[in-house]
Amino acid sequence: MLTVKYISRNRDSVVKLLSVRNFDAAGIVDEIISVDSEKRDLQTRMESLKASLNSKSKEIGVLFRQGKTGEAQAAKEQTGIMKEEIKGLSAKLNELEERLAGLLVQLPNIPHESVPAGEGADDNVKVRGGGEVVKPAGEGVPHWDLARKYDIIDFELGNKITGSGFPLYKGKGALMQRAMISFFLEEAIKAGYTEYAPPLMVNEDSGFGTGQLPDKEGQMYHVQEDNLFLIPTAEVPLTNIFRGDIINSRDLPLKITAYTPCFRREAGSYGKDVRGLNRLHQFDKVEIVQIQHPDRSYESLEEMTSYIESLVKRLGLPYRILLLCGGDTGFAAAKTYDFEVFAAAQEKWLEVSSVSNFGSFQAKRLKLRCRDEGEKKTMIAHTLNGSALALPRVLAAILENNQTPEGIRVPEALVPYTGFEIIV
RNA sequence: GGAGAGGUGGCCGAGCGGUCUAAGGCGCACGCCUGGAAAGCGUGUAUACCUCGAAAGGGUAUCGCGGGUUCGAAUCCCGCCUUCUCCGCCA
Repeated sequence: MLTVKYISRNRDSVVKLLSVRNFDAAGIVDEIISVDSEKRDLQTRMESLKASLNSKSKEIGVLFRQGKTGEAQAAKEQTGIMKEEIKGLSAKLNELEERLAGLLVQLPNIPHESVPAGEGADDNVKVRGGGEVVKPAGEGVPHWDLARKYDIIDFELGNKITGSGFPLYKGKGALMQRAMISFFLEEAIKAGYTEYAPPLMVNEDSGFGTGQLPDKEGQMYHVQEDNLFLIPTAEVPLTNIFRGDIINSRDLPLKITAYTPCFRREAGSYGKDVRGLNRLHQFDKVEIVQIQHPDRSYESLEEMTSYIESLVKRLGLPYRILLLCGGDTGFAAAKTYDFEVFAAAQEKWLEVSSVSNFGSFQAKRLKLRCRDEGEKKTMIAHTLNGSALALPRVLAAILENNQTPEGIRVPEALVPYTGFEIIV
């Protein structure tokens, strides 16, 4: 969420920068500015009225204590009119505040100046890549067939138990999951992240804090009876740990990580894209989160990107890093890099990580602030997060790229965690 | 799920209709004292918003959250959340 102050002071540049997203903000921005000025005008009037009511009340108290009940009664009469007027102003003020809040949540984050304009995936910019994109030995079997052949994932049974998009991992398939989780967590800890095991359901406040609510509740499973949401990513509980906090700048950045299952309703999924592990309703992911000083968040974004790159490299997967264009950058993000690995049999790039700097957008909603040593004023902190990594597509790429006539070769980095080198 | 007791500043803790502008203590910061430190003494120590301003200042709100009563609410009433104790259920 952008602050009204920022919008008012930078009206033209806000509109211009949001156009990088193909978002026409002019109407909303102007309405925000006018509603805000009306609101402040009203607030000033109401507060001065309240001030005189408060002092009048104090006088009445003094009169009563002095036993001058007559005078006190007379003074009480005067307060009636003031109270009515305050009531009216306050109702109007509430209405304006709600309108303002409703307008503010409609504005997406302002993209960083380095974000290219563009409408969709085609306009994303490749930053760099690595690894050899080669056709695997043999016929290049897609991972869903390999999963069946080696009996490590059962999609039909998952379907039977729950529904499509809920695979059942079995034997070495389940172990591969566990190995990846351990590997990713251990690496994150080595990189200075503190591990958490957060709740998998969150309340409305948390959903609002990170930007899933309002409007995007469609992507989350909702437990109606308790009004809780299954997390679509660990980003939600992890970032909300710090909701409402004021952090001493010397303690920044806060670096935290967690493994969690993630649940996504993914309303608009169809076709080949959802075959096998490509897109699921439930999947496992290790997430990294940073809370950073506003002056240093873009350094953190690069640092996180390099860290994620190191993971992909160690898995030996061909990868590319994309800088998302304005149109493809998520609502709450200011700048996002996507990581894709190449799945040799499908001959497709699969997104395995997305790392974003949200700037002050989430922190504003979270009331997450920091304060420099010796300063009185607080600043809105910056939040960042990234997948490190999402498991299913990594597994898909490993299966497809590492297939050999003898079996599936396990990446060396994972062997200490799996205890086997090949899936036969 | 049932019964009872609580939720007050960074922390502990008093207050239970009007000098609450929230006592007192701890912690923290600065100053005095000291060769240096401790102790002692003094001063200060929340957040958001509004207004005017270079700053200082002034105003409003916040005692778990949301409503209500009242000229006036930390204090009274209603709803919710949450913590603890006991009971029930349970991996």
